[in-house]
Amino acid sequence: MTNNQLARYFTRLARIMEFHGENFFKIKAYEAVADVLKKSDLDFSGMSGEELEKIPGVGKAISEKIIEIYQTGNLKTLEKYLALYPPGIEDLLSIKGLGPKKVRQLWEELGVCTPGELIYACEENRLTSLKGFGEKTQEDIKQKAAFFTASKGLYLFSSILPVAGRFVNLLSDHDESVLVGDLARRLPVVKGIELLTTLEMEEVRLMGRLSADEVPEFEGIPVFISSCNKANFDIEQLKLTSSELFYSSALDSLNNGHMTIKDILKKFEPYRRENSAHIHSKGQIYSPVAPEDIKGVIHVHTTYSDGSQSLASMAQHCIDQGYKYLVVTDHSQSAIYANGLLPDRITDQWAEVDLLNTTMEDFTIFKGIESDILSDGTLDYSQDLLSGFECVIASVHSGLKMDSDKATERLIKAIENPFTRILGHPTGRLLLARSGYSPDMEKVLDACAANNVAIEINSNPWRMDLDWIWYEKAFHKGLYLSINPDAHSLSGISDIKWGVMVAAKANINPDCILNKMSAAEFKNWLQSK
DNA sequence: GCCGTTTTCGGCCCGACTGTTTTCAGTCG
Repeated sequence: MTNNQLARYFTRLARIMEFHGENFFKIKAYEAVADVLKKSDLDFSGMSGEELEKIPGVGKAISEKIIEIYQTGNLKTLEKYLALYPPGIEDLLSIKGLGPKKVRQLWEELGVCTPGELIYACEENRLTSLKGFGEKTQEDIKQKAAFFTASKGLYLFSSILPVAGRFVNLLSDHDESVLVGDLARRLPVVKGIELLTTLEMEEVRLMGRLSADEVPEFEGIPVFISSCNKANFDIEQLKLTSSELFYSSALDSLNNGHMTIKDILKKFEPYRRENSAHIHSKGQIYSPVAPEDIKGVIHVHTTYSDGSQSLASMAQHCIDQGYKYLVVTDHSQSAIYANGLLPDRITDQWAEVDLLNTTMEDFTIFKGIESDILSDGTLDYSQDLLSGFECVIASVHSGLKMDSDKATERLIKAIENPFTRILGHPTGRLLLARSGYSPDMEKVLDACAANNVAIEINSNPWRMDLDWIWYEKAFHKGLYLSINPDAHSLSGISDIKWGVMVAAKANINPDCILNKMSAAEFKNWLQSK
């Protein structure tokens, strides 16, 4: 069980207890501990109650619950609360924009128990009859409920890839089995494990230890199996791992005799089977950026704001991992929920950075900040204070309900701020949770190019913001792309690998990856503006 | 439910935003 999975019990417990109307601070305690568990790098399995109680936010009651979860895979308190309400209530509560009060109203006054019923009730215009609900609220809820329904049964790429690896290992003696579909293409959200095989369905079931459901499962993840004979294996593989565009271009090339199918499969890895242009053009095909190319860790949070680790231990971990520099970017003052830095605490952090920099050999910490982009596009500190940072990442965190024009204007204003060096997670999306907003990316990238601002490839699996499709455009506009972990813990730093994997989808020169630079080169770049 | 202590109780983050109101409730980050 991962710490995230462990934390989820407490998040769910907090949510259903809030709906039940339990004591506010009890709920806060569960929410707080979920946050601690998620960000922790410790392995809690097998810890004694005494050891667990040393963790901040964990007392006697919660330590017992953690042990219960590990021992039984269950949490009785959670089951008790869930049993009081229709099963769909939990789904309703996890729809963004719907809190406990509204869900209770919908349930008690309209009898709505599931997201599907909710969408229907919106279409019937029934929400507007409730006190406190208007047309805008109804439309907003309808959209978010639809997003929730569409996301249900989908998984993050990062959570499925390790499972798929274990599954394929079980079939490893049979090289006529291969992963296909969205997972093979490294799309950030996938429907499960997709397999192409020359084996019989029953053989796969047996060897892969699959459940006997209609859609079989491996470790709880749905497995979609396509079978074919050996003669068709290559062409089927190409078809099931390519975008429509790539596949039709590949067929053209095959028909023209320009390439054989073996050539195509060899030359284009599944994650590169996206753009038709590459097959046709005589232009350069770049080798993908590799994990070991990344020299610096940019965009990291510490205990100064909402990270779980001190600046010193984050730096030490980067050193241990072979990185050469770190750009610490805690939250800015508006992010009160995340303990954002007030001016006096910035001074404290700078002093610590200076001190640490004198003690570490061949490693540099740069003074950065993740400054909120406020609704009007200004950054979160005075220009005077901003000028003291070596690297300002500007990101949006709130006010994401904006039309495209306003969002574009807001981002461009932030990009034009003379102290902005990197634009962080531009859409603000959280995969499977909220869609974020839709600025005109073409214009945003142009503004970055005009202002010597790099663009972030946010590698947090929940964000993966921007979509890979924009990397190539950014590259051709001459931008630097920065593969950033947005880490809040030691293990969060390893999220860089997801960014690297997705960046490889685009045909870009790895030299445009900002943190491929050495510390000295990076420092020069910072000072180039 | 946790934590710190003026140590076994009392306090616990709060401002912005939105859409609904006509002064505020709900939700979010």
